[in-house]
Amino acid sequence: MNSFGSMIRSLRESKKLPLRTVAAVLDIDQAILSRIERGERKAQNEHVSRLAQYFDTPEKELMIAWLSDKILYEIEDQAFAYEALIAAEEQVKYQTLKNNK
Amino acid sequence: MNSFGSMIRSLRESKKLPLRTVAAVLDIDQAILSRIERGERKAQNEHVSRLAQYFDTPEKELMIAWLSDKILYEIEDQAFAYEALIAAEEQVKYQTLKNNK
DNA sequence: TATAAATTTGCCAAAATATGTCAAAATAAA
DNA sequence: TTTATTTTGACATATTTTGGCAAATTTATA
Repeated sequence: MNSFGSMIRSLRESKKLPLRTVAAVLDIDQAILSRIERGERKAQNEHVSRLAQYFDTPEKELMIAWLSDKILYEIEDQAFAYEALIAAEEQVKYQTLKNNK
Repeated sequence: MNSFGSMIRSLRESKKLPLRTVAAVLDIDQAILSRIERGERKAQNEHVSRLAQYFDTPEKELMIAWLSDKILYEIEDQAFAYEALIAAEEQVKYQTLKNNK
């Protein structure tokens, strides 16, 4: 249920790389990368772009997955999660409009 | 830009109550309530329902505003905030379907 | 204006989270 | 079954959150 973790895990596995190698790229312990891939830990913002670079994959996709996981983590088990998302969406839409003026 | 804070501030002001009184209801310092109303602090989950009760206003509305603020706080300044919201929305939709089976 | 009431702010302490390390256990691959 | 890889648990450390308090500021009222 965490899209970012699965994404980077399959990227890693498709290149047959051990955790150790990718963890070194991110400069973190492999134990942490293991947990990130399985959704037990959240990656840091900088990790996302570094991984996109390293795996030569569009940063936008990874970033959206990572952000979306963060959002879901905040609202999980909440009765009005969906309504809150819609409300937040409206705000962002409005903000975007305002900024482009 | 924080809907929850403005909502409870106008609820309080419409009853002409000082921070002190409402803060006592929540069992927190009035300084904290002041910051919550101005969006400098996040209220706790239990505060939302207690305020709904106290002001005799629909909990759902307050809860959505509170949750939505939380979400926006997480994704503010992010380039793909909107896309992430859409992605999260899909997840929630899917989850809801699954749970109702 | 002077006083009182209400609100905001800065600073500190405690609690809660997040983040990282290390080594052993478990699992998978050779 | 040996070796490599991954997962897990137990801790330590750093960071963030949360709240209390008192002083400063603002607002309302006599």
